Amino acid sequence: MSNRRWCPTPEQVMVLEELYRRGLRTPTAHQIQKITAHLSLYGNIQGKSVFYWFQNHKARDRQKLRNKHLFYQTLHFQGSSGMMMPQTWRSITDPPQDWLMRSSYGHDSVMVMENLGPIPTPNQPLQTLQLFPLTLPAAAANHP
Amino acid sequence: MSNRRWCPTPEQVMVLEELYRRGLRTPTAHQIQKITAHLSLYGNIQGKSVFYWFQNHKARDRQKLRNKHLFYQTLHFQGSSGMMMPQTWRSITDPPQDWLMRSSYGHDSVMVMENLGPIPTPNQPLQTLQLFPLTLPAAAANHP
DNA sequence: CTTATATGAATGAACG
DNA sequence: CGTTCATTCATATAAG
Repeated sequence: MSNRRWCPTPEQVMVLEELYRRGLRTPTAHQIQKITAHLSLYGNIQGKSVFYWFQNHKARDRQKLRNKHLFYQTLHFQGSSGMMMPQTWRSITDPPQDWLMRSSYGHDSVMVMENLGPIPTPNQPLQTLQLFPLTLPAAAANHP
Repeated sequence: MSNRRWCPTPEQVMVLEELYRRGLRTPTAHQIQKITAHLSLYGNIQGKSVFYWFQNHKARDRQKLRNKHLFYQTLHFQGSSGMMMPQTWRSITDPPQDWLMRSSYGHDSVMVMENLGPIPTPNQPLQTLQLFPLTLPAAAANHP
């Protein structure tokens, strides 16, 4: 038996579904611990399996709802005269976030964006790591 | 198909992991620039992918460590019952990634202390969900 | 056995 | 930075 994947027993699934039915969606680490401990009575299980189970269950619930809404919207779209903008689109007209990044440490924040220019490089000796000797400046030595 | 998401090539992953292994955690904009330039040799990639890669890798490393600590706390906390031996934990070699999950929400904090003894019944709300009355602390009250 | 589906696992992207 | 969401990959199981 390849142990690459957790195979939940029916009892385990029933317990998890009951918890989900009662409103649990994103259990804390503590809750996951306890759930895992209990489910261990019915078979081998790891905490991460509980974590993934809730993640997946919630995500697929949402997905089902999304598809259902899309379906109704499609129906409505056929019968209406007005054009409908796809509401589920996240990116097209909406700049997601300027994924701005800062320099390595808390002080000295250099906000830059994609396709950046030269950037005068404030203080970091980053000539290392330059097209791969793959050497790091001081990160390997220590961290603040 | 949808190119909404960066699909890293094995070479790209190897390079990124090597950099991480050498201690790089939060690359500067300049470093990201150079890394991106190099990784472009192996496939399309944007700077923000490199940025996110390090963010995620670091975060999940820390999650793993945090949960490890939490696990040991729990062993001490649950004390003498001897339940839940680390069969989930074998070695640092085999498991692809030991489990990850969130740690705190609201007031159910983690309290990463070094060594705490038996803890004579703290008034934490983590007593809920304890071997199944299956009661949920506050999950039933919300509706996301 | 082959194909289709359900779902565990993983991770890129982004939020608060 | 920790957390959360969406999408994808991988595989156990069901259907044909």
